[in-house]
Amino acid sequence: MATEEDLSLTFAALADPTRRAMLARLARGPATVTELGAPFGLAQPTISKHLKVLERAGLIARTQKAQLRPAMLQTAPLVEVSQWLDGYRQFWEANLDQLDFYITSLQEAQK
Amino acid sequence: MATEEDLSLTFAALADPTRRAMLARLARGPATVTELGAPFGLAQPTISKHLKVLERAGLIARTQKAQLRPAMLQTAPLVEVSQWLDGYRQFWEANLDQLDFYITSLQEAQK
DNA sequence: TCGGTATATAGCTGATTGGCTATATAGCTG
DNA sequence: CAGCTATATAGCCAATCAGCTATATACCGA
Repeated sequence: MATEEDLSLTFAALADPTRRAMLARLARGPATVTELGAPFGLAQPTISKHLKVLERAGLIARTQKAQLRPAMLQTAPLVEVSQWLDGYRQFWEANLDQLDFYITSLQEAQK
Repeated sequence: MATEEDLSLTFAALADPTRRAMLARLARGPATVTELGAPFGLAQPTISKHLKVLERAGLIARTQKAQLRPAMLQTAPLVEVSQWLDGYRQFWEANLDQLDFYITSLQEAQK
């Protein structure tokens, strides 16, 4: 089960577009730091910092291969997010949005 | 469709445990600022600030009823998150985790 | 062993964040 | 209208963040 702290770390890691783009890249397979950084005009230490955030959230794992330290996607935290979302899914899947409720009740009241 | 900016705002809003607890409360129905703040030992302006973050992310909508300004859950950003997650779901639903891939390939290599 | 390549760490900066107190605004209610 | 209640705004602070440059570390290959 995800602790609140886990979820906070995961959501915070996902809040940055650069990091989400990195995850998207990793969805196509493992990649090195240099490969991951290439699409962005960012300095190498900045990339390493982003990777550390992703790693701390458990969203990536790293291996060692000579001086390369490829990263690969880890889905456990995404599963936690998905499970967290499940608690709210009912609100949109049945169009039972709070706003819908509100508007409907207003319309009812007018009759 | 969710812009990157939308997703960033949403994930950032969800990264705070106080705000997630507020959403959980709102899942049970609309609530006023005072009601939302009650469970936490936080000052009232702090609660208002959290609500503003949630509102900016589109996760809540507010109405006016005398001096009360109740908030209610808005699920649109959660739907965006869910759709974003869909892009990764294949990686865990079929146990096709990158780590699984890696371990399996190591084991294969040892034979 | 030396030079090059890949990555990490240290340390700086400006912006943002989550908390606070003090104060303003707005709407009831007596 | 006076005072109470609910909420918002302003402004402060310490911590965190995303970026940078400079430098260290680690490994390979000639």
